[in-house]
Amino acid sequence: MLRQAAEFPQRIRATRDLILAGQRTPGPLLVLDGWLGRVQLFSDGRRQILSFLLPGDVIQDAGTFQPVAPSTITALCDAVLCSAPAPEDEGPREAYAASAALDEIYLLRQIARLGRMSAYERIQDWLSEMHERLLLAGAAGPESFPMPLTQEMLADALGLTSVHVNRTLQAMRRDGILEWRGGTVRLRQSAATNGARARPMPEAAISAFRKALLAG
Amino acid sequence: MLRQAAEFPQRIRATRDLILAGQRTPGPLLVLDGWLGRVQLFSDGRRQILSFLLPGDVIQDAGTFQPVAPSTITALCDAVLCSAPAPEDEGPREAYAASAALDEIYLLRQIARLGRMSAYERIQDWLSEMHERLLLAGAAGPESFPMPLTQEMLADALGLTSVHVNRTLQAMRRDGILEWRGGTVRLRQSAATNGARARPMPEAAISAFRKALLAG
DNA sequence: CGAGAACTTGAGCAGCATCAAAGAGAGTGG
DNA sequence: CCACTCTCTTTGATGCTGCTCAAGTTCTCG
Repeated sequence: MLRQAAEFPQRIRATRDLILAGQRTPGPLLVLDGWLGRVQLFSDGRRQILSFLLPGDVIQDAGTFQPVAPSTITALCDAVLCSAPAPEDEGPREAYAASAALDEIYLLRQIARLGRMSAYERIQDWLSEMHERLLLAGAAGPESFPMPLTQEMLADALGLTSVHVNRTLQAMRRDGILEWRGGTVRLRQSAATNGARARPMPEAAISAFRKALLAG
Repeated sequence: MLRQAAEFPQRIRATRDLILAGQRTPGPLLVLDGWLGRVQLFSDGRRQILSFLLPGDVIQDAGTFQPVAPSTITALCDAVLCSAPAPEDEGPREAYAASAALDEIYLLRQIARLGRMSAYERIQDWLSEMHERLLLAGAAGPESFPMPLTQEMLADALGLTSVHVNRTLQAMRRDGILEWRGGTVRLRQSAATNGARARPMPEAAISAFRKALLAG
């Protein structure tokens, strides 16, 4: 089914909105390539990226009930999507539930990150998460992964300014735990580094689904 | 069905954990009284309250799929729960989906709050949200609402220190927009105050469900 | 080669944290 | 009814983290 759906890819250019908050939601979509973000705009210009949608992620909006989209979804770089099979069918239903469960975990992690981590920790933790997720989707190597975002987007996701993100990245490079050149990131886990988190991750149970979904 | 389930209330005392992250989830629960919080603890003692569970809220964990709880749930004050009807039944299914949709909206709002609002704005916005939610649940008056939390809990939810929460609350009192005495809050919406947010709220479509759920 | 976007750098400041200690309630037991 | 204790709130002094403003510098791409 997935292979069939992928026959009709839909392209979207960077900075374009895919879905506007408050609009009726379209059917479920699958991200084939590129990164999108759920975004909240403030009337004074502030912007918060709420979560990321990476290749392999499904856009479904909460249990397929959602009458309207709870947030705007923007393409953070050029991206390719296709429509995903209807959740009514028996097979995919479990997959959708698993995907929703994962999404929730990432939202909770984002809250803990913004609420209780320093800038340095936020960037580290966020890069780790992106790497994990891309690995699950088969879109990253074990040592490095693609990073199509600008430092300003990173700032909008992590509740910082781009200036401070820049300085913090430099500190990480100086500490020898980060390389970021030409859209590719290599992050070393400085062992002592991440003692702060005690993360609940039912990933083992769930990753199987993601892989199946992506096999197509 | 709800009335029947409520025949067997389960009490839990403040500071006790109801569910531990990583544990198997029990069946869905309904909060009858008291406030609970989904909590993330850091190994160095930092704590982040990820979200709140108020009277009328359902604890179901993401589309009823979740194999294990994604976060610890703690009673923030003495609380009363009962088990909720199984989501397999045809009637409640839609109600569960609506509840999950609402939960997601509150998580997204919490992210925007932590990422891009000042301490003053966070407290204002959070108090507004609690008032709205309690109104939906019929657990608040139009002008004021009960607030059983300490300033330190508020700090843990909003990514601040209790000292700074205290000072900010005093500023709000000085500005005449807040009264908080004896566990009751009265918040004046200083019109100019909330221009910053452009919130997506499919509440109209959803509140009906909450009311129905609570009628019992 | 020019122009825009992205990244860097510096100086100065503000918001919020930290540390420490002093009130103010609220419940308990004598 | 009054210590007593515990938790919660309040206050002060001080300093770090991250923001603001402003100006380069490098990169990308047509």
